[in-house]
Amino acid sequence: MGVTKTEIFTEEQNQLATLLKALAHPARIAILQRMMVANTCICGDLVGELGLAQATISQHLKELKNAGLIQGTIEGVSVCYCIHPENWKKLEQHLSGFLKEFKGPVSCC
Amino acid sequence: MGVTKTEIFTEEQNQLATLLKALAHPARIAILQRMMVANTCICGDLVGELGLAQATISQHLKELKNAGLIQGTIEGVSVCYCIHPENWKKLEQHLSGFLKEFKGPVSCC
DNA sequence: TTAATTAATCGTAATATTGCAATATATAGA
DNA sequence: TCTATATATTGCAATATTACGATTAATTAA
Repeated sequence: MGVTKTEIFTEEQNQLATLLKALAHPARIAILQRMMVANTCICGDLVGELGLAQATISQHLKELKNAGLIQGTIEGVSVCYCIHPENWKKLEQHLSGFLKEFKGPVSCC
Repeated sequence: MGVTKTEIFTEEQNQLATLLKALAHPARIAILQRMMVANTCICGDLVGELGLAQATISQHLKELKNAGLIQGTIEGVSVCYCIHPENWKKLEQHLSGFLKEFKGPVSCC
């Protein structure tokens, strides 16, 4: 199949899974780190700095954008990308909310 | 292709991506939430509570176990699963370290 | 207008993931 | 031992993901 049965899960579970999936690739992590560390917009320097083809990076950027994690602005002939601040904050909250549900080790295992 | 070029990324980026991939499915999120909320071991009640076949759930449990996120103990005829406390803590640190690299909105976008 | 530059999209090949039925394995109890 | 119960594994079909070359679209500069 290869198709996830989203209908049997809550909206929240599906949303979190979608966000995590967008993050779950080393290239996309590398792209996001670069944007965060640079603390400025990244305009095209990604190609050549990561060892991936232009089409591949464009595809990863699209996925990050679809997930709402980054935003892009056309800057002349190139495009500037940076973290989407509000959504990044939401991601942090959503994720930490999920991780914090764990209340410490249990007795039985 | 469908194969990730792990060799061009850092060990850290690959590790984080692997962990996130293990989390990035609504069924696995649901399983983990159940374990966290129950705050006790889950022994087989998962099948039937989620709307997935036994084989499918077993597969998801295996993935979570491979990622080190849960641990299982044989309890007679059934198996008890719970969150792996140390690794869960590591995940929290790893993830929050990553998310905190973002230093707030930039001027250019 | 034309040429150069940059990024997006298309098409495709290779591989991975999801889900399940069927089967195998392992343990407890009769 | 035999049976029932619980979980793991196998094999398979459908779909998704990753990567890239080729092409297209959009903008700037000449």
